[in-house]
Amino acid sequence: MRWSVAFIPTLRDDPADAEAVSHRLLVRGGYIRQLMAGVYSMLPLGQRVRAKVMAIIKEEIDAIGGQEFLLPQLHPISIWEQTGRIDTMRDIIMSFEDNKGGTVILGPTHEEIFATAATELTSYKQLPQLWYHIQTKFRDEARPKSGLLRVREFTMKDSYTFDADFEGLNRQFDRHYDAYVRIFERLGMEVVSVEASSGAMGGKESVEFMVRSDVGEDEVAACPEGDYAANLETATSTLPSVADPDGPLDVQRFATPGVRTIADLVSFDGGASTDRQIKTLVYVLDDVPTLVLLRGDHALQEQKLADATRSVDVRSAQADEIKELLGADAGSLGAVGVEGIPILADAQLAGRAGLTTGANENDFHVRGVDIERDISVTEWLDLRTVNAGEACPNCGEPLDVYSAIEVGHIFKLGTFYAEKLGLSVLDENGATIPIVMGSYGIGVERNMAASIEANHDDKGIVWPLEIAPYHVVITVVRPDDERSSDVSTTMYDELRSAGVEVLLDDRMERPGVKFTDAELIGIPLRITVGPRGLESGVVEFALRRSGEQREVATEDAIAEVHAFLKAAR
RNA sequence: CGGGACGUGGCGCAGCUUGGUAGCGCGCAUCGUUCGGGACGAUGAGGUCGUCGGUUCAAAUCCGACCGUCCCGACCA
Repeated sequence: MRWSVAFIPTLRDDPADAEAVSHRLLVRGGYIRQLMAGVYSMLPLGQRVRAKVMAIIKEEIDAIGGQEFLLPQLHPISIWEQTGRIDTMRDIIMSFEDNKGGTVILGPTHEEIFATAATELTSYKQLPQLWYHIQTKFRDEARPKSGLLRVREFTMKDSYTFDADFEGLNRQFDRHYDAYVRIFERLGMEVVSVEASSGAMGGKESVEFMVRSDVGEDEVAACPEGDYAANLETATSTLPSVADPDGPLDVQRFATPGVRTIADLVSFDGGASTDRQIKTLVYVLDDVPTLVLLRGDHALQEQKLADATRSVDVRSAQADEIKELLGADAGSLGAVGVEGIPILADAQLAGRAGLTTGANENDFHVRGVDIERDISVTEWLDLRTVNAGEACPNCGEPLDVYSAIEVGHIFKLGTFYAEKLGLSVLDENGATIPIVMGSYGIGVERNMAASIEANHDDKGIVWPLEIAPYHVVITVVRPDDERSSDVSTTMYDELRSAGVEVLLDDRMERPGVKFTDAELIGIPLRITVGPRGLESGVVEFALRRSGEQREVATEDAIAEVHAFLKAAR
């Protein structure tokens, strides 16, 4: 493409309020433009990159036996009612009424629809299957942010596997895992795979692929030795045990005027250290008020609470609800003697005694609590949030906690959809067996952005060769110089006919403008053609990633480009 | 959904407190001089100041409602 006729509107100013580097660079480089909150137009450069990302994904999924489909974006609400996910995903589902008065959903994901297609499977002989498509998804996120990293309309490659048993599922899952690792490597990213919460997917086990980044919205707890990595939503650690008891062995009620927080009680005369207190939280789980107990210095992980109780709607109780339930305000709450309300306790409290907690009367606490003797715990669960520095559950090294971008997520769904939608085949004995499903997603545009987060410098984007919108840019220093024009045009034609994706910057701009634009948009190789070099029979190669610059004899330039491309692959 | 901010040529912003001719930088067009790391000069195009309503002789400016966008939090494959 000649730059002088291409539509590549680079900008000198950052978009207002853009936090993520990838967002700034994609906008300034003329890759994308925002249309509305969380909705972006792909400009020609952006679409070239997007197409290449999709091609890589397609190659790798085809390589493990995938068959490409294209399922609709418009779904009847009835299928979503059958699986119940119209409720569990209500907040993000976009829907509208069609002209006949029916409710139509803009698909946020396609488990239901692929499962519907899979109802045509009738025999174990047709299994296993690996089906996928690359399709637009709509999710009405309450707060889109960071450019392409969190949007409301995006493209996803989602694949689905159908097997006769869990062994088959495990094989397909492992193949996807390997394919995903290859995909992210080709996109120029270092990923860690972590165990994750399956959230609203209705699955049993899932693995997320994470790229470390300050603009990521997820948090990962990872062992520096590589022995463990998990989303903070599910992460665990090994904690030293606390020696008990330290206080009185019998329950004693005592006045604590003005004490409202864990910290207040630490400094209160006759109080207790944070690890000898019970923190009592009141949550409403799908409309059921529930007490949640944690060690005083531990924080609740709400996702663990939701997962463990299979709750959809998890919220902390309002002040008036708490008062009505326990007769006291937050700060004086406790579970001693409480009956008739589910009490969920974090496992770190098991076996503890000599503890202090609220007395369910403002300005009073109780000490000497033996949790198993004095509190009717309904269920012991892992509910706490892991902190950086705690010991790796596998090797004991201190864990790192850092933020990361979720670039892929793979799920073992099991038979959830088979049961809801009637997916089954006959086995070799003629018996009806449910189909075991897996699902595997990669967000295309998010991966474009994440790749930039991992591949940029202060001048702009540094694309990996495979997804760069063009491999080479020929910068013509003086397009009005006849020899420069001849040499650059000839080189451009030869490279194009050799299949090299090349951009010819023949704009009548000053050289500095063209150099900075080439660096901003991140083309891997720039060839500078100018009168000064041509005088001595050379052009100049400038490598975007290394910054290396060298002179190449004009007649060797084509061969040198091929050598560069070969080496960079 | 709770809290906060913003909305003025293509982009980034000032003007609003104290109502009276809409301004700056970048970009854009033409001409000239320049031009191997974001040039300079001259001339010029381009804006119903988010929308609707109110107050007023007069509203970008004051008041109200609505819409939109962003930020913090909640939520979220």
